[in-house]
Amino acid sequence: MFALVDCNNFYASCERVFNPALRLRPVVVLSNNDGCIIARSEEAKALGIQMGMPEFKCRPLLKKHEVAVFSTNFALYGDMSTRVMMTLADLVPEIEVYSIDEAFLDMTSFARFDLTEYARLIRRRVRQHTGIPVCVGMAPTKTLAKVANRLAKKNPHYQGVCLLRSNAEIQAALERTRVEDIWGIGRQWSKLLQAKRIESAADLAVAPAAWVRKHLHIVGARIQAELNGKSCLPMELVRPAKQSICTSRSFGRSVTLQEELQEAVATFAGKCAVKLRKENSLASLMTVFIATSPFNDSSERYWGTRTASLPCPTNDSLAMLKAAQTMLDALFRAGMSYKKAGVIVSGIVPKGAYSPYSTTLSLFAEEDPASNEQESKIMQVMDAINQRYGSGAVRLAAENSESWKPHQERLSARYTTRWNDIIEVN
DNA sequence: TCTGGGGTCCTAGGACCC
DNA sequence: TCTGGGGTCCTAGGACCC
Repeated sequence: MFALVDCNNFYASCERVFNPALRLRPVVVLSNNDGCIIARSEEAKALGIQMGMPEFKCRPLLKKHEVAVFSTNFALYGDMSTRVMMTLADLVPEIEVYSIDEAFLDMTSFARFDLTEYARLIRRRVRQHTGIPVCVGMAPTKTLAKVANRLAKKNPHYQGVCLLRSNAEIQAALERTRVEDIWGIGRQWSKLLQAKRIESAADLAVAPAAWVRKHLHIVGARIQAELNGKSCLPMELVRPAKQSICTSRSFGRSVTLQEELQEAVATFAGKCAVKLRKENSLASLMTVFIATSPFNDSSERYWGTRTASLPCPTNDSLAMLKAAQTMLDALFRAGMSYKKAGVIVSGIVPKGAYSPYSTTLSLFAEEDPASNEQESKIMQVMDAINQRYGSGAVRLAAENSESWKPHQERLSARYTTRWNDIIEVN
């Protein structure tokens, strides 16, 4: 038996926890650069504000209804997420943190309890410890637990907890779920299914298995099996190491100068290096991309990307920055108005697995592997200082965000991670 | 004028190995 | 005249997730 705990309107709820006056107002949270709506309170949804809508397009509506609008405050949401997950882990030891606002719990060993009662306790406890409202869906497979959670969210009479156990309960739930609302069925597959008159989850459950396997591949076949109560997706208690790490941003204004782009790309490479070190991993490949606005006329559009292998697997900021600069030089085209850039690292190996003596060395690497030792110590010191005094306390000189800094005009305080932010509020 | 960021998995085809 | 079987790795493209 799986439970899926999902926070309600997570980002909007985080803003409300520290600003109780917002409980009476619709709340929305914007994407980076204050671009699109990415979270809405129930009241905001009721006003017809769509997910992913550009903010400038619904500005009149936001104003008319005095909607509270926030820039994305990832420091706050990330920390609140950790608190929610810690509370859950105290109540159910087998937990898979699935996303920033969701976790699967293995309820198998709770079979002798009243599951619905226990789920209510989970809700109360999370609310009490963090202020975040959650819903709980429970069923014999992860996909069905997702279905159950959705029902708990949509129908107030469940009071936030929906358990699907008997065949009759499961069948009724499947009939009330459209294919596009099933976990793993996106836009394209919905279209395909609807063309085949497969409209509800109940329809998909009984669709010809060979057809599903052929058109929706192994992924779709698993979804179908899960809808039929056959569990194919086990709990993943340990998060696997990341296979790729990406840092990218849209710019607050158009950037035309190569030097400004260099500062942006250096900053992203530096951030990728920090993320790699946090994972205790090394990257062997790096991709750099720069892009104009996709909304430009095609004559003014450019999407440049380049991938190169690093001289040897590394998480050293200096080495990564150097590689990124070289790639940017090859990509840069003068006369374009750039709106976005990013750095992606891949070919990731755990740090312990790599040693210059056990791995093939680059024929062309300029440095002797022994010199990496010292650089690695510099990075350790940098990370320690930034940990203690806040990220950005020390950085490489090439990292600079003055020219391209994204808009963040409605940022709330980092209530749970920065003393200074709280002092300013009071 | 203004339009997000960060991931995963699967498939198919080509190049290569013994 | 007859010309196999079993693999891996890489890439691009397409789908999906939050």
